[in-house]
Amino acid sequence: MKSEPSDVSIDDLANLPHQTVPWYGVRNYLARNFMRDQMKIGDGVLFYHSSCPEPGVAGLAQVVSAAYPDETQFQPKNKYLDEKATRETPRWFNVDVQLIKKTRLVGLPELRAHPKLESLRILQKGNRLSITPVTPAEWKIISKLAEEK
DNA sequence: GCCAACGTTGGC
DNA sequence: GCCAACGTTGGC
Repeated sequence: MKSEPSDVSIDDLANLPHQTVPWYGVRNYLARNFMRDQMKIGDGVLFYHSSCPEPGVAGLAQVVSAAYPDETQFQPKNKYLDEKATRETPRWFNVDVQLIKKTRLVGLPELRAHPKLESLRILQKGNRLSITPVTPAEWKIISKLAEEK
């Protein structure tokens, strides 16, 4: 899951109550569907820093709630307001994500250099989705890399 | 700041 | 339902 560290960084997450954050602000249907339809409590999350000097995996986290309506879609002054969304028929959902541990930064070049991560979604050309699924094999490789050193 | 890629919008 | 125009993402 991508987050801009200027918005919510791994350190921000570490300092939040219960080290948990609602993954608000997703306004892409595919990414929304991943959260709503596929994520389960206990699923592992690679916390990825994007749009920053050093993009890459910054920590390990986990899903700690089922998807529920994203509160920001109803907030008039919020930039994520969606005027077509109502309480009765919410359009956007989020799960809660809890930190497992901050790790060293596994940067994009390092991910790209790994022969077994060739098909990792986030490395594919033109990938812009803020949430993408990771296979168990990819999780194993990346979480192990992250915990080295 | 550039630009490729891709999603969304809206006229027809 | 098509598709051009426009907006956004995100690495560089």
